[in-house]
Amino acid sequence: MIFTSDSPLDLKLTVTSGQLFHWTQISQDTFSILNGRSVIEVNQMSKRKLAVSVTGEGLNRDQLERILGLSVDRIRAFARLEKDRFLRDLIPDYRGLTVMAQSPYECLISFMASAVSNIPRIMRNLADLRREAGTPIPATRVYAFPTPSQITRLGEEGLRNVGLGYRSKYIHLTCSLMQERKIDLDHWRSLDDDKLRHGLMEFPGVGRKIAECVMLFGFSRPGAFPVDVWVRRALEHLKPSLRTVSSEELSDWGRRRWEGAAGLAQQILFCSARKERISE
DNA sequence: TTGCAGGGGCATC
DNA sequence: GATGCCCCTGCA
Repeated sequence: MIFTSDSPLDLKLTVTSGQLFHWTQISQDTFSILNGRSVIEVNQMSKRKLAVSVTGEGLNRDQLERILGLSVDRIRAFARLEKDRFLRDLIPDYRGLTVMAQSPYECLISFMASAVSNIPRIMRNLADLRREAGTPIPATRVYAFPTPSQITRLGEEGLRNVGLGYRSKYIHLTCSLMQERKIDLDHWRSLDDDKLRHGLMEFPGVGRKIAECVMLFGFSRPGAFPVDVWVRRALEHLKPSLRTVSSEELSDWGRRRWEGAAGLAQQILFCSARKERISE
């Protein structure tokens, strides 16, 4: 299936930007992305053109557009950010960035695994977790992300053996809770942002930062603004007076400033801070 | 070799 | 609201 975007799209930049953990690079311009029980192989054909094939569970065109982040008005979002004095100089390098969509549950557990870690380690831990506890997806060599009951069965010790460290307790507790109360995060899609954030933060091990990540990458809430050390550094670099502001207040600040483009702004700030390796 | 920071959250004060 | 701890890795 061929997808043509109305604005430039940089597949590699987007996939490697830290928003996704369940992927492998097949070749220079081709990535294999796990999403639920589907394995999506995406090839960048040209600046605005992607070739996509799906194995495992099938996905229709609309679903793929949503997953790949092509169904949002990126032209409008970038137009807004271009006018911002903090972001305008960064935009040219990141015009190809988009925010993809993941399963809310898988996104929640994945970002719980990311706390005080680093991307290579997170990806290794999660790949090991899938292999240890997940179900193989037929006709692929990929294991699906384990369900809450599969993780509960693996147990806290099993999670520790995967290398998840102190995060194991939280992930185990959260999965037990979801099982006990038969929680299906897909049913939370109708909640407004404040109720959704509040609900997510009820899970043990989920604070503001992870809740905002799940809102942005799992629930496609464009106004979510996760603040981690990199985003903080980027913001402090742009506006030194923000140095004394707490991370939660920065999250509110980003949302107020960029509204429906806050999530995209966060991705741009995150990527630029990491690229420049801003250290303080 | 050691020290430290890496996409946090929580209990305790 | 500040501080220490949680657990493990990669890197200087």
